[in-house]
Amino acid sequence: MLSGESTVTVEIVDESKPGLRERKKQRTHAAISDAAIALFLEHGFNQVSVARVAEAAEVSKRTLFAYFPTKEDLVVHRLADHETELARVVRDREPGTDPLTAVREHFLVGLRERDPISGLNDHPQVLRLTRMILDSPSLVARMEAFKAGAERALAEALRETAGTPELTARLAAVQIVAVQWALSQDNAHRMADGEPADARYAGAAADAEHAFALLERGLGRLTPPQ
Amino acid sequence: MLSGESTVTVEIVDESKPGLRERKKQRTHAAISDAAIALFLEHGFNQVSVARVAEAAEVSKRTLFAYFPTKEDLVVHRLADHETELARVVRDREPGTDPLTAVREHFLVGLRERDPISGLNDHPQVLRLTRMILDSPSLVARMEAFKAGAERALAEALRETAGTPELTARLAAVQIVAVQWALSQDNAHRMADGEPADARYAGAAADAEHAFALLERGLGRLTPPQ
DNA sequence: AGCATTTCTGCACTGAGTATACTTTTACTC
DNA sequence: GAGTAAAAGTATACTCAGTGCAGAAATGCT
Repeated sequence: MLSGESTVTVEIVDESKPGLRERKKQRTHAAISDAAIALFLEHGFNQVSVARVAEAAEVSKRTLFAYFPTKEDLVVHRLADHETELARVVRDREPGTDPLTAVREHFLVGLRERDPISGLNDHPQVLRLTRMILDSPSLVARMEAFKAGAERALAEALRETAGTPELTARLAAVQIVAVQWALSQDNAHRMADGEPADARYAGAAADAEHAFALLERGLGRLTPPQ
Repeated sequence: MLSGESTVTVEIVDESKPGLRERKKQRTHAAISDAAIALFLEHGFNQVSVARVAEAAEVSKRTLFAYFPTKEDLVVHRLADHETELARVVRDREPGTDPLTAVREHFLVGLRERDPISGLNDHPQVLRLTRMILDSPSLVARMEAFKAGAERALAEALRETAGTPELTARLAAVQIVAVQWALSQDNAHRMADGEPADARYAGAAADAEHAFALLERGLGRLTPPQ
């Protein structure tokens, strides 16, 4: 606290070679999270109290809340990275590539690789987690908050890297996020209903192409010419 | 309205000549809601406990929860109608009109009439309510749930009245809802920041036109040709 | 008026999250 | 390597949202 100059140094050192304190924190964090996921998967999110999670992780309830601000965070913190994923994809795209193209290609790669975030993954573990989330309203609500965060981040990326005007960037962002989310949701629901990922792949890819074409070329006339 | 006599009659009778029990229920419902809004506006949503609302409404806490399933519902039940508003607009559109056109015209009318739902209303009461909602995360989260409901209803309306295929209907619905919501949000935030509605009207209308054009004709290339 | 049904109430409870005051652990300095 | 400040963890007790239950009151029907 004395030398204000060393403050930065301390943090850098902490990150490059984590001290005992830091390592312990990470272990505790993981222990709590693991205990929570295990219990939630076994008994259901609403059927397990945070007190029980704390007990299983051999930590006081107060400490648990020092690591995770809410019960929902015990689950969704694992998805935190994905909140800025679309923004990252747009920023890191090949020069000259259109942002929408970059996002489409990224999503298609996700499908091909059965990335859980694309919804097209039927590994039992992933499936159980998906079902658990879809079954708990508070977790679903929390996912919506994620969407909002993703929208904000993507809008900023569009403004900064494509020079898209403020309003257009916001509008494009909400549309892109909404569409991609709808695609993932659809896949996830199908997996939860027992459809195998490999059997669904072709359809999922076709749907994605269709969805992105709609984004690019617009809804046009929704009523078929009579 | 039409005369759907037999089965419907019972409900119609109940509504046309409400008995004492029914009238009392409505009065209690209103009393609780009014007390809640008044207290929330004065002290803030999070600063007022449901127990205090129940006390002000001269009702037991248990009864309060019989009328409103959650604390948030004390506020958002007033918006319940708007959840299906877009779906209604699509269903009730002039024959031959494109759904998207109907929605655009409806939104523009909302702006012109300073409909609170369009965000373009700076009446002190509306403004205070808006600020209160925007200031309480749990209420904002609840509004997101509304969006989800609106999406579902709109998708169904598109499928049923425009023959839009399942997936396209869902995708169109999420895009339309997301865009309209973004427009409303933007207006509401400007009002909350003190911008007068009349001064904002022209800009809001232009933004809406731009947004719906984007919806209709697509995002195309977001990067300006270099 | 008498009786069944609905509604309301009081009370005690669970469970999430917070405040406080305290102990332990870690990191750093001399 | 002992001393010490800061960080992390704990125990306890609290607030508040929401529920379960058993009984009291109001209402509608005959």
